[in-house]
Amino acid sequence: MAQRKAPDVVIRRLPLYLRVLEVQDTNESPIISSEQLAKIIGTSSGQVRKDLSYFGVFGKQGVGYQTTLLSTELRRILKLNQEIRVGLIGAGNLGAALVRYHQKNRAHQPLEIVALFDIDEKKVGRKIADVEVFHTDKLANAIHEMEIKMMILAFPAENVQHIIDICIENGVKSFLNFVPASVKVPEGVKLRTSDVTLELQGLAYYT
Amino acid sequence: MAQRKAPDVVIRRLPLYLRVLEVQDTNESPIISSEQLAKIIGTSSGQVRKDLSYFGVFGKQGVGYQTTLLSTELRRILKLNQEIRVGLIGAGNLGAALVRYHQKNRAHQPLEIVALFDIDEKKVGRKIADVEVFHTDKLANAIHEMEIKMMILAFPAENVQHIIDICIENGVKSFLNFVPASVKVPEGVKLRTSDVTLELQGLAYYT
DNA sequence: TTATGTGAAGAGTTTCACAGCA
DNA sequence: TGCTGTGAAACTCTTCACATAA
Repeated sequence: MAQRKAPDVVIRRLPLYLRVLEVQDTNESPIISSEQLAKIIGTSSGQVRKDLSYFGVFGKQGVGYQTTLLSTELRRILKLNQEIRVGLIGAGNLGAALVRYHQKNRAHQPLEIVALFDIDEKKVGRKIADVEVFHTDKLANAIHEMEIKMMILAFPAENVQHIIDICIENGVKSFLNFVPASVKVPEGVKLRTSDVTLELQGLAYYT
Repeated sequence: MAQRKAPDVVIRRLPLYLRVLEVQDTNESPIISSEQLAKIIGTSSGQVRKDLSYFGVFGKQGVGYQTTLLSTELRRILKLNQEIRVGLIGAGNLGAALVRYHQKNRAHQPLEIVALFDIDEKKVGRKIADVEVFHTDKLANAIHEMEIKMMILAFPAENVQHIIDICIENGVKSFLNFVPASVKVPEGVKLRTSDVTLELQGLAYYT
């Protein structure tokens, strides 16, 4: 099945596999089986193998997967073998927490947050966790110049669609959206929304 | 199809519908059609109707849905018509940002964050956005006494499973997890994970 | 003998299209 | 006439089970 177009659900699980592999001590366990991997993340060995089969053949029958080799392959598939320049709009509570968290975490390499944006003049020019805050007016230019390909949205829910449109016009290809509003992106652009309010309300059902 | 068990994907969309309804001015648009609702959130009218049909009959044929009535029904279905007591473990950057965000947002009613927990003695006794910080040692007791049914996890990735187990033993029914680690919950308990690292890595694929 | 890779079956979800009611 | 409610069809995703290779 190698090289058929992988569905989004599969793409979402790859980082999970990657994390398991990179936490493994490669000296102690240079080889891992789909069964071991599955157990750690709480899925089935069949699913692990099926997921990987979308991208090629990485294991040895009767043996398993070489951990370092598989993690290298996963990084290549996910395009995490090259620097990806990320911007973040909204230098408030959440925005600041996200940058700090990001900078602390080695697992985020090679995703690099290169600029923050805010409409508050008082914040412009400051640095948070070594990343400079620019005025949102400069968004279009900055995206171009810094070659920002991914944008994190963490500002209050006004004007979201307009801001997103500017980003897309200037070459942003994917968004991680924390803004609680319904927004649209065209074909070829990916948007994932993480809305705490909606998640909590959904969880209430199971209370 | 009314009263058949609704799948989780459907439950997840209900808060989305609810938000649209509650943003509507009920004087200007006392009635809304599945088509209008669908357009706003970017789905199909068929899906809206199908989703609602799991829970009963709420519309009038040839007319549409009465907005106030439908939002009341959705709140009832989601159990958002009664106070739900929520705890939050981890009073760091992210935890603090989450509480502040939560308190600011009227849409969060009747979900009430009643306690924060942290292992840092220096934080214990303080208040963040009017919510007191307790020591994590007191977790079991506090859950019992305050009748906490939902827990937000926002602490560094150590001991997560152990903490979750304590919560479950004491009656917590659902978790919103921001901890980047693989964890398991038994049947009957709901866990949703929001892992920024995994989301960003997954988005890289579309860059 | 062991664990992968993968068609085929099964389960779950979305879309379709139309009967039926206001 | 207009829009809901809903079976049935279409599609997507997961599980199964086995041929195959180390």
